[in-house]
Amino acid sequence: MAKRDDYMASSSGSSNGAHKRLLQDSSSYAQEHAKKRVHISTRTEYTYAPYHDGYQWRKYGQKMIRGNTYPRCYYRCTFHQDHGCPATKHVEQSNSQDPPLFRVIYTNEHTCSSTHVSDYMASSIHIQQIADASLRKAETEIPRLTHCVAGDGLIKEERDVIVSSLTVINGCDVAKLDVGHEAMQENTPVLMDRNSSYEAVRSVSPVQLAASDELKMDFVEPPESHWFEPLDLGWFMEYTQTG
DNA sequence: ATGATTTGACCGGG
DNA sequence: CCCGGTCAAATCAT
Repeated sequence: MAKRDDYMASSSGSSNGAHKRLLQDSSSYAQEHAKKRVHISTRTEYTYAPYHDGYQWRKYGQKMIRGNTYPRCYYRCTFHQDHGCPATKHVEQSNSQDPPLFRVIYTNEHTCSSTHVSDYMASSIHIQQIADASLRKAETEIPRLTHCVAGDGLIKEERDVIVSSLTVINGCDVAKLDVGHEAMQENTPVLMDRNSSYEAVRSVSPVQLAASDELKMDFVEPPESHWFEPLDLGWFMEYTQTG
């Protein structure tokens, strides 16, 4: 990958002069409501998987916030233009743990109900993340085993076994679902590879916690044992029972 | 070719 | 004027 600073340094100068503000008529939903002092619904969540919440988001900005260690990323609903969906969210890493915890601030509800993926898809995404996390943990903690016994093919096979096992445990057997099959195949999540962004690779846990304003930086993390027993499914079952 | 991301510039509130 | 939020051209990814 080319260094971004290099090409930005050579290309940023030309376009700036022609920068014009043409959007007076399409000022943002949130801003308009803020002026009118209409209540804007926001909610904050802490999660290890900030990029897989069942909706499709499009990033439109990133900013370092004063006092923060990590940048804040700005997303809006992919269907903001098509359907005028006002939903947005901000994502920022809130600690340096492994895996890192993210704070997600949601603003406005989705009006594009058709874009929410099915419960099956949400579960499927989580399950595959869990499988990947388990294998990564296994690789780092018992490298001898994965090096000597398993080639890439076997790793993939192992992952498939984990996925199918979790799917059954979660009651998400495809055969039982009343979901359009073609749509499901189109949207089948792809296994994250080494090209994925840092955040996407690291955000692997299904643990999702609603956060009150008081929590903020004093958030208490889940027991570490969740991360040191990669193939112990007890924690996952516990999660699915409550979710 | 098309859609998504990156990133410096721009805007407006405090 | 500072800073958070947003824009949009350039660039990347598929």
